[in-house]
Amino acid sequence: MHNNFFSNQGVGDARLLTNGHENHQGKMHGVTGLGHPPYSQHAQPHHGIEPEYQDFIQKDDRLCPPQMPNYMTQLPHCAPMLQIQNMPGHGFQNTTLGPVVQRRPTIEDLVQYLKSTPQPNACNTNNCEQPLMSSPKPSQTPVYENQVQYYANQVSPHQAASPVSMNRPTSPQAMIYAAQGGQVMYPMHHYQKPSPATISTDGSCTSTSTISTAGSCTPAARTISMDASCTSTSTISQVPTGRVVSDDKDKSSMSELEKFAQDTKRRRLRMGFTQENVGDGLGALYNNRFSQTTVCRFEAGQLSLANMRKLKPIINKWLDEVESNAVSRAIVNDGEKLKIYGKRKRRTFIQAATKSYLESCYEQCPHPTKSDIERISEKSKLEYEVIRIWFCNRRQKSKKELDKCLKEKTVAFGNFAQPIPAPNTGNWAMPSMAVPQPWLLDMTASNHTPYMATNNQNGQFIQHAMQRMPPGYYTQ
DNA sequence: ATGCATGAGAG
DNA sequence: TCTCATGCATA
Repeated sequence: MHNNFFSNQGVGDARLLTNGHENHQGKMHGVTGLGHPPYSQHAQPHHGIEPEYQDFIQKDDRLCPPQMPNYMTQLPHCAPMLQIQNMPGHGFQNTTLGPVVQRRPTIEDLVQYLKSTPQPNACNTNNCEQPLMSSPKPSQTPVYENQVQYYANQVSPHQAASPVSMNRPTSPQAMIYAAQGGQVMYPMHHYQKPSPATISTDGSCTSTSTISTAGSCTPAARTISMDASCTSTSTISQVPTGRVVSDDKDKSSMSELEKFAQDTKRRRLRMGFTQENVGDGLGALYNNRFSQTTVCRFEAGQLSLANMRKLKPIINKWLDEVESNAVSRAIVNDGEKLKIYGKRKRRTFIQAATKSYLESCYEQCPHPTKSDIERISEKSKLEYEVIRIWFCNRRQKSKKELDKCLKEKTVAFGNFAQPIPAPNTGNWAMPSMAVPQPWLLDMTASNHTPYMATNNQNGQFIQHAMQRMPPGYYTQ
């Protein structure tokens, strides 16, 4: 919607982050008008929310004014994300409008950012290395796909090692910073050496390492290299099973995978096979059956990167086989007998109205607590488990959207090492910044005082929220 | 093609 | 408990 989504311009105005969000019904909801005074006590109507849910939302509005980013403020259990310390020269600063309330960026934020900002493709040098800059400066450097991806993997507070995200390479702040175009540099020990298997030696990228030492700057600092063409074409000789960590396996970039996926479809159709046939065929030949769903998602590039990488060699092998062997081609359907039918809960039909309500809840808080789910369950007249699963699936959907977005927007992938989260020390250590994660807090607990926004200076505001954090949440 | 559901693995 | 890979059922 706007290119300054995460830019300095307008930062500090948290409202920018919520305007214009469109739900899946195509209706606008939760739009917070810029004309309203900050932290108004008046509940705003929620357009796009069905009448039966209006009072519920409005009631929550009293606790969490709509001017705040709505998904963290409109429910009392969603405590505000506070900006404790600004990133030097960047990030989010206070304005005269009142305390800055910064929420932790979600996958949706990243998606929106990536959609709103064209990212240049760039490999400035022949050896896939970026020049090291002496100080972090915003520039037109591309988003580092694997950093964003890495962040995406870190989004769940339940997956994080600590409930506090420090301002370090993997923090949301660093991600946004990178997304803004800043060169993100970290101490050497933040990088793992790429394993030999990850080194690409294709013609366009002669470098044997994707991490380079920069001579002109602090020796300890290194920069991430990137190059769209610097992707390995190695394939897996062995069919992987189970989870695949994107390491030592197929290193195809998203664009390569997408190309292969489209190719798969072409090859399949040329032989007159259905997606089901492919799945069955994998079962027949390799005792490794997949459903039509999975084949479909593969062809559409709707699986996770790791998942795509995992399936690529298997499917490739099968295609090669059936293309060259009439006998193999003939036994495709034998794989069908490998189908496993278990007793399965009848699929719940969720009404459109309820869905839009759930969407609004998700927008407010993607990780509802137990009591949240109970509440939502009660309100929506759906089982607890149905709600829980719905949120799980919704999160998965978001991740897929992010993957898709990254696929379109970013450059080289996977050929450089992942940042290691800790320790964050040394010359290039990022300043620490405590970032409460609102959905960790169960503000519906009996001993909590309902969150009330204030117009005071941020000190009071922050303290108010900080008091809610368990000991050890804040470090300096 | 996609929504709800399952189960394995990890924290 | 969550995520992730996966699939039945259905739009």
